[in-house]
Amino acid sequence: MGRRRRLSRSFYDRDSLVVAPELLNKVLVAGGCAGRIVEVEAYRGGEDPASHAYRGRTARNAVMFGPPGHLYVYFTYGMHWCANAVCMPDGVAQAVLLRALAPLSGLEEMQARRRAARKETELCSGPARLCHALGITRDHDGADLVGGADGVAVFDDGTPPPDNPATGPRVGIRVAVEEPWRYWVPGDPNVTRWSPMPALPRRRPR
DNA sequence: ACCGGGATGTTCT
DNA sequence: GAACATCCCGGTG
Repeated sequence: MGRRRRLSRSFYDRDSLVVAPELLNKVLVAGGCAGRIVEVEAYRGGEDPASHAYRGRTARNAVMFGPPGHLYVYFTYGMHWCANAVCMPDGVAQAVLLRALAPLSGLEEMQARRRAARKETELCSGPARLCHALGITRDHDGADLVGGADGVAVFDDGTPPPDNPATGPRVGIRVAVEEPWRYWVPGDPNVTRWSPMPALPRRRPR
């Protein structure tokens, strides 16, 4: 593969349905580690009932409404962080959720953070897993992926996106399940395979 | 291997 | 108070 080149601001300044498949095989760098993006999902703001931005701007989703090429990081299920690349111009809230990476470098550090992972393919196979492996937290919400000054960036290392990316429904949502806005690299062993359980009612604290 | 249930806390209704 | 763009673990086969 060639030298690593940062993606330009204009790369992100397009519809998330266009950006999502093009992010496949790009390289995410954070926390002293790097991984090749092999699974993503597009979220389309006001037109998309599954998007955090569907009901308008809040403190949590503010970064989604900002300029393209920044990282939107949110906290979910009481313990997990997930990261998105923000798309479209300032004021339009679209983003691409990063769902799985093929680990490239810093594997020892990933394993140290992800003690539960028993195989290399478990290090970054899931949106919360990859954030944990690369040390991405709320501190990275709003980080500039183009400038890279915040220690997070996406690079093109010369590997093109797949000619025929696999597509299918997005994972873990209850609305707009019919939209095939999940994209992945066919056959990659790091792509998520499980289906999450629906959220269960929480028991009363004793 | 597959499956089911529990964990955890922020956000928004 | 309900929902949540999830993951881990222990049970069973």
